[in-house]
Amino acid sequence: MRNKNSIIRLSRYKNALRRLKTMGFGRIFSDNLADAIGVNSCQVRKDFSIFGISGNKRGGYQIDELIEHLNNILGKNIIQHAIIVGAGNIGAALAKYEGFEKDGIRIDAVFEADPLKVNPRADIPVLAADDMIEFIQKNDIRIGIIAVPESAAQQVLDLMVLSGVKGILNFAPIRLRAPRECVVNNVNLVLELENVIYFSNLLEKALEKDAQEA
Amino acid sequence: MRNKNSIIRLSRYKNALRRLKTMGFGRIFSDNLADAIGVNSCQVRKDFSIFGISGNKRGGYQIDELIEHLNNILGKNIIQHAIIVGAGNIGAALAKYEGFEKDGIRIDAVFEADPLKVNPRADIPVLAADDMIEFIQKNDIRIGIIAVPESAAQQVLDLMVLSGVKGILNFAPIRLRAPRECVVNNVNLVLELENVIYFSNLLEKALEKDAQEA
DNA sequence: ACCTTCTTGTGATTTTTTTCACAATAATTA
DNA sequence: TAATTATTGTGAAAAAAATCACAAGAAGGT
Ligand SMILES: NC(=O)c1ccc[n+]([C@@H]2O[C@H](COP(=O)([O-])OP(=O)(O)OC[C@H]3O[C@@H](n4cnc5c(N)ncnc54)[C@H](O)[C@@H]3O)[C@@H](O)[C@H]2O)c1
Ligand SMILES: NC(=O)c1ccc[n+]([C@@H]2O[C@H](COP(=O)([O-])OP(=O)(O)OC[C@H]3O[C@@H](n4cnc5c(N)ncnc54)[C@H](O)[C@@H]3O)[C@@H](O)[C@H]2O)c1
Repeated sequence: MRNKNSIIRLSRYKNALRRLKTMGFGRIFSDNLADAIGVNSCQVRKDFSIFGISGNKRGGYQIDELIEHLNNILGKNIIQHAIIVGAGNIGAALAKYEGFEKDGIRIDAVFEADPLKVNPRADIPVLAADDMIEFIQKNDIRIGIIAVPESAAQQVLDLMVLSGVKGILNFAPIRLRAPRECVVNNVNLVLELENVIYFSNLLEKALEKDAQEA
Repeated sequence: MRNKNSIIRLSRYKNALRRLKTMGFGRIFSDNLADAIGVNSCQVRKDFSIFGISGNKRGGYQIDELIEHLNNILGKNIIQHAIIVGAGNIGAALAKYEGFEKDGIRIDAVFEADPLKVNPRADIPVLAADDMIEFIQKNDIRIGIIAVPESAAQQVLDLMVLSGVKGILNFAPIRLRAPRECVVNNVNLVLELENVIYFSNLLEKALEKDAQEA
């Protein structure tokens, strides 16, 4: 698919714009915005161009309009409902995170296999894993977050898909198989750290070499 | 930089290989490995080619050799030491995660500004934020994980860099400025979810259209 | 020993993404 | 009102990434 990377940048722009807005800006130019998320200004303009967002020549972009427009594109003009499966370390941390709600994503419930962890009275209710299918169907949930051990992840995905979930964010460090009609995005924190390790080593070597040559 | 994406795939290969090994495989072909991480087989061979990894024509790759080789490239032949800053929801979840240790990454300590959360006796000690600089320097820590609120993140980064940290994984949803000699990798979970939302909406629309046309 | 089959390794090609570069035009100044 | 300046919007160019395609070589069969 074309322009896959643009989408993630649109979210970044939106983020930065909100911050810029609270800082008192009302309008913004492509180069400020570029700077805020660490790309160059024609990237910003190109991204906007692709999605039909336009500004004013010499006047930049109206922040409010821009955020509105971005939310529309990203499907965030309405609140998105999601569930988490697995009330362990990461699942519980995500459930407590207020950043999702701020961004129009509501976590409606957490599902957990261990009866000791079930707690329907919690702020975000922790329900029995067996009730997941029904809950998804009744509440028309489209988005699921997988925070169970590797060994249970595929099974959870299958149940989610069966119940009608269309998009999944998976924290288990394993590739899950999903049918074509369900999007899966993987977050693998070990991988992210390994990446940091590799590039910091590489950089260090490069800088040492530079120093020798100078 | 060239071949940036290859690196993250190398980590994925390593992951998959470990799994394949526990499943009893001793050798592996490029297409199995490709399948395991969801790319196509020439991508695997190309990645290996770039980093000088070679196998046997018609014999595939020896898994043990391959893992060893990948660890060398990724700088994972020795244990990597890291710290976490911020013992909140996400920081605490990361500290408890055993996946890092399994992958040769040791979390030596967590640093926290709130005295009530400090606990030097914990499995992974939670120390006072003020002791961070000294700890990093004494223990020659190169890798840091930022799990503090947005408002404190830049300051924490600056202190880390000052103390000698060369690579940072940042969970705060904000772009941090770092000097050239320090690598920063951002994990933004809201962004990841928004991406899922966007693409699942897109896919649904596309499928509806297909259905109408058919 | 020779043929067949399978799989690697990589140059060539294609596709995707990013960056350049500049015409178009709106705001500002003189 | 005309000249100047700043900024957008986008085709063209460059760079990066993924895929193709096939020669070369090993393993196994006959
Ligand atoms: N904790 C982290 O920081 C971290 C980091 C990266 C990746 N991960 C990954 O996230 C996943 C969860 O990690 P964790 O540390 O939270 O583990 P955890 O063991 O603390 O939590 C997993 C939870 O899932 C529950 N569970 C198991 N099977 C279930 C099922 N079928 N339905 C519902 N609930 C079920 C368990 O009872 C448990 O409460 C793992 O795959 C792990 O590799 C975790
Ligand atoms: N919890 C999540 O699931 C989640 C998800 C995505 C992103 N994040 C991001 O991760 C960061 C932490 O989130 P959280 O939910 O864990 O928040 P939290 O408030 O639970 O934890 C933050 C911790 O950092 C500590 N702290 C503050 N300033 C500090 C400093 N200068 N030095 C050391 N410690 C300091 C606080 O005392 C607190 O314990 C935030 O930036 C958040 O946006 C969290």
